[in-house]
Amino acid sequence: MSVGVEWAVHSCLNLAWSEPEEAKTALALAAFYELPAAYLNKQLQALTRAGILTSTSGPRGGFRLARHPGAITVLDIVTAIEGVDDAFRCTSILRHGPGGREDQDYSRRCVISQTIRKAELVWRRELAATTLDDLRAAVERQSPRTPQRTQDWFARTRR
Amino acid sequence: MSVGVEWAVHSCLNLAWSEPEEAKTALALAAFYELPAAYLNKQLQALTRAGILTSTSGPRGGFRLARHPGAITVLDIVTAIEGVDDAFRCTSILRHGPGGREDQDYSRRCVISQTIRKAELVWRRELAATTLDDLRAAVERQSPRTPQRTQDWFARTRR
DNA sequence: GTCATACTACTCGGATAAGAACTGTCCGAGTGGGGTAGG
DNA sequence: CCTACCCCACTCGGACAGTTCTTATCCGAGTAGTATGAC
Repeated sequence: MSVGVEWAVHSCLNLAWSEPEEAKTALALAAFYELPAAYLNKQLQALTRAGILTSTSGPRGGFRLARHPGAITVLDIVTAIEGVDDAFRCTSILRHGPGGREDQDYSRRCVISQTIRKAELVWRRELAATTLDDLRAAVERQSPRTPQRTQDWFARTRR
Repeated sequence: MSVGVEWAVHSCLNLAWSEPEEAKTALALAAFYELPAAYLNKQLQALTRAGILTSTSGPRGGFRLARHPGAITVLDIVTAIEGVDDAFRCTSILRHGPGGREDQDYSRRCVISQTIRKAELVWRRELAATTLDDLRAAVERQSPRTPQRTQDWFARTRR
């Protein structure tokens, strides 16, 4: 899995702690964790294409959450960066085995494919069960001062 | 995930259907699904290093299951090919954020890391719940003639 | 006929390349705001 | 003083390299079986 996933979730969380109408630039979001700005920008673009963020160009532009933090799951972010394809690719090798038929869809029928795809399903379900709001609440339980500190940092940095 | 995982599980299943003391060569296992033999050999080497298979060189050599099919899980095979590392790498970017401490282990403390690693845990647990014996039983329920057909094919091919 | 020996074919194992994906960088298109000049 | 226009700095977006991982291939080390010859 790309490191971009980690960056993306952290950045989305930072966006969740700011005023919804105030956009944050890729440069500011990258500086927060000392990340390469141009590359983080690439990840934010992917999030924008996926409809998780909205972007505006020009002065006072940047990225904002496209919807309420409670409506954005960790799975949304992961699939935005990694793509929607399963990690396991069933190439239907049973087709080329003895007694295999070319016209059969072995990715559905193959027991091995079923097993691994079921595992990916529970993985997906687990990630879909956590929203940005859940993450925010969990962080605030652990470090209550994080929201304020984050807002202060961005306020200081913008000038 | 590598395609090698798919090849490895299918090949292990074929080994489970043969006499335990009879070794199968990488060439034969590859020919069964028309796979590139040298590359499949590489995957079988990984399974051998992981202690899932045993290998013997020379004439009448090849690969055999190192233990009973009921004692080999799908997770064993996946980690043998893919490595034991998690797919998600927490690089502890919180360390470089404001208020971050260099000496803290954020991969344990970070809520985001916890969430994604928990998802990987259930994925792992799911794969660990299925053994080669389970797969064999499931296939035989679906296509009862598969074991016989597989054995016949290898018997015909060896000469 | 039996045994020891050398040879040969076979198989794994790791070293070696080609290709793809991830990681990282750079510059151009478009935008909004502010400055400036005219009324 | 107010307004309209123009210029400029700012930001995203996609095009462009460097590096690592996946995919694929090849040849050498070691082994077991077999043929051969001596006893």
